[in-house]
Amino acid sequence: MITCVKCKLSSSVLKAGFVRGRQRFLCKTCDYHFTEEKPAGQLTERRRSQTTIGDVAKAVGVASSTVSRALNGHTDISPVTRQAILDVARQMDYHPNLLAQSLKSRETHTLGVIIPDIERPFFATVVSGIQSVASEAGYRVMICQSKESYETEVSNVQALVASRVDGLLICHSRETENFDHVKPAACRGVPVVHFDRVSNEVDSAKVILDDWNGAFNVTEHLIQQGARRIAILAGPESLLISRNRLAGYQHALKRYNLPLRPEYEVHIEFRTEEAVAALDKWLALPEPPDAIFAINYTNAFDLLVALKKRGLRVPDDIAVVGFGDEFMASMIEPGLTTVNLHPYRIGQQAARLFLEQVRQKEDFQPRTFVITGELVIRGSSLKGKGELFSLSI
Amino acid sequence: MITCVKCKLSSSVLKAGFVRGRQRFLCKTCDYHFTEEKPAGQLTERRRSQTTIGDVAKAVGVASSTVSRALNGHTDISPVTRQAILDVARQMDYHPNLLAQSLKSRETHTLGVIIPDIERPFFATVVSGIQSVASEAGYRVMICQSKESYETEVSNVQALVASRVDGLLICHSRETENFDHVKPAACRGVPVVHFDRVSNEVDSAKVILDDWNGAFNVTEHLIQQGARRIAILAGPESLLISRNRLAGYQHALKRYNLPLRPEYEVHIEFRTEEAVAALDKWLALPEPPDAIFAINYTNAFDLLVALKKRGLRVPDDIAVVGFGDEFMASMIEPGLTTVNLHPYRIGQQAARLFLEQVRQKEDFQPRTFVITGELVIRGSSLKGKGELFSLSI
DNA sequence: AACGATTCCGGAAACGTTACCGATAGTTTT
DNA sequence: AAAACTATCGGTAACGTTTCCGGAATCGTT
Repeated sequence: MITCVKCKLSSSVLKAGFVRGRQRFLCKTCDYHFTEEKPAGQLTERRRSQTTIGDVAKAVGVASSTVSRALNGHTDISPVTRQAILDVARQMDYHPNLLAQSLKSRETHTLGVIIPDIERPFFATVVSGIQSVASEAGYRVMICQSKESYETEVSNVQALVASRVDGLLICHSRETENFDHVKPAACRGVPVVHFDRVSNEVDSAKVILDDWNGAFNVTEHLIQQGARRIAILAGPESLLISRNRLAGYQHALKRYNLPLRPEYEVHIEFRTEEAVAALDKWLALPEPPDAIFAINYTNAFDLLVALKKRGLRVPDDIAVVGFGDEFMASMIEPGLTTVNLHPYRIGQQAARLFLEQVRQKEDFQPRTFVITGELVIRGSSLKGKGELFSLSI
Repeated sequence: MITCVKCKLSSSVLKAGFVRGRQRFLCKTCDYHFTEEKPAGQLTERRRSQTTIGDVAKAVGVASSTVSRALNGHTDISPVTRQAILDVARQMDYHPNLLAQSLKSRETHTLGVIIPDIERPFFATVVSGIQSVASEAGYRVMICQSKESYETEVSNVQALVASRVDGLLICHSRETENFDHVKPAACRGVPVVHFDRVSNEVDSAKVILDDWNGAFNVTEHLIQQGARRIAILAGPESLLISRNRLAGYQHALKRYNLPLRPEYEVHIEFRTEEAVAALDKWLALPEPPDAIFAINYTNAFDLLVALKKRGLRVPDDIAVVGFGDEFMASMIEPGLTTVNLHPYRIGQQAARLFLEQVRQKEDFQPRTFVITGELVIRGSSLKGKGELFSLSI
């Protein structure tokens, strides 16, 4: 027999349909609807929850707002109460719920980082640099990989923004040509810092590396080692870094009155076969190069291997220089002369620019930070024998 | 003249002290306290907030619970209302607040990963594997580096647990000997998956690699190439992987009736100088080795460089094999024979074990997954000339 | 008609925290 | 001793969701 939960009468109770699998009733006298008790097969499934600020408050016998004040070092609290709360909190193993705090404060203390590929040493080191600065400042880091896909990059940005990261540090994918997804409107106010592959379409803080100067320096070094016929293994012409490095190379040649030979400039997509093919083309020339500048470190290794197979000596027959990746360059013999791009510093600087932006808020003026690479000379370019080349200007 | 905010009288208003820099008043007739208006120098600082579910509800003219139902594909809603809400939501650029959702649902859809160092190719690839599976399942990944420090590792665990990650994937630091911080009590119910460097103290899911078999295979390969005097450059005896790889090496020798020579077993801390010193010690022996197994890929490269400098040919004079790091091993000439540890698979498997644990909840039985390395034969061990060695058992 | 079923929607209570503001009791000033 | 002040503390409303559950309208069935 069903009784109304209000008037306790059972006489005027009518059935009133089903809702979510349970019988509903209507008491005519009370004009009140209600449903039958829950099946409650298993006993109430205790909420296996953490101790909250309320639990501590109850234990101490104060209001939760007081506990909050005690925990956050607020002023409006007496030393004795504070200490009592702190003791109980520790004893109850209380830990604040960062989610609730973030919901309230609108800050997650989390940084989103988007890179093409974490497996590339350059980016791994950048991430490491970012993390060193970020964790110092109390920020956690969430990492996404675009895998050089524009679509993935966009969805990464959206996911990070949806997670309410406090900032977005991004290096665009190779595919990316549209930058709407990192504009303020799309990011809903989340500060964005670009590094390495940047976009001038967006008015954001940027950290870039000085490709032009790096390429100039490494080319100049080859010239000073006695090289006169310097070839360059450049990347896709669409890539900004490729254009800049080529320009630096060309400028060095001009500076030292060496001719720019079109047959010495080859653009590839960084594939090994392409690098080897370019080398063979060069070797077949009436005047083969006596030095090669590979703007990508992988291709530099490709060249070293191919040269060895063809019985040519490095650097005596042909010197080789690369760009980036310190570790691997130092591990082989002869060591590969490269430009250290300081990826760790790039990461650190990007994170610092973010922190600056957070602290200055609207006053922040986006600025671009240039990291200059450092020429690291190793065996692959040290001709040694070479007559010293004197500046002829 | 101050008037009471309730009775509008100014006669019975008394001053009543200062609070947080503002004058307080007390109306005697109302017995009501109040403070003077806020300085309000700047106009109310509009809360630069996102559109919420409430905003959409207001715009459509329904309750926020209805909007929630529409957005989440709930049943209790009419198609027309749902569509109207969806349209307005899109138009108002509504995005759900994941923080609020997480607070409610107690799920963050975030995975915490702790590794010693992201710059090491092995770990970078593991992370990549983790991410591939995680993002497929809708999880974001938060990465921390312990930098081989126990303290940092502990604080990383605490930070991730405090962020309410749904799971913790960890590879312990080299220093770690106490594992209390990854026990269920310390992690407050967050599922933990170990990979690579695991602890048997904790009853958790694990992914380990079969060091023993890998070492056995690579040693067997050397024997089959005709090597008879095989030295091993092992790591610290305290390290589990070092002991396992040594055991696999020893077993292979025994299996093929080769003597275990103590002078051929050297333990180092993976430093380059140590590797070179070990090599020189071996070369000075009356019977120097004809093959060396370096259990760490870095040391394998050290050996290659040192051998080259000493005018010895690889593999003809001495064969060299390493362990791990596919990329670099394949880049050099001769290529380095190694065991591919499949770090990507390790990461994938760790993430899968986590997902399994989440889905099965209490029913989950922790289990250990063993990833077997794959022998990748390259030039550094292919003696070629060697008479074929026939199994003599 | 009277009862029952179905459908759809609103209100309110969580989730855990912090900020605001009013309310006391006790202390000092006039 | 009234008036003014200080030091503490409690209550409540947010933050943005989701989940209950009751209310009301509509439709079908005896």
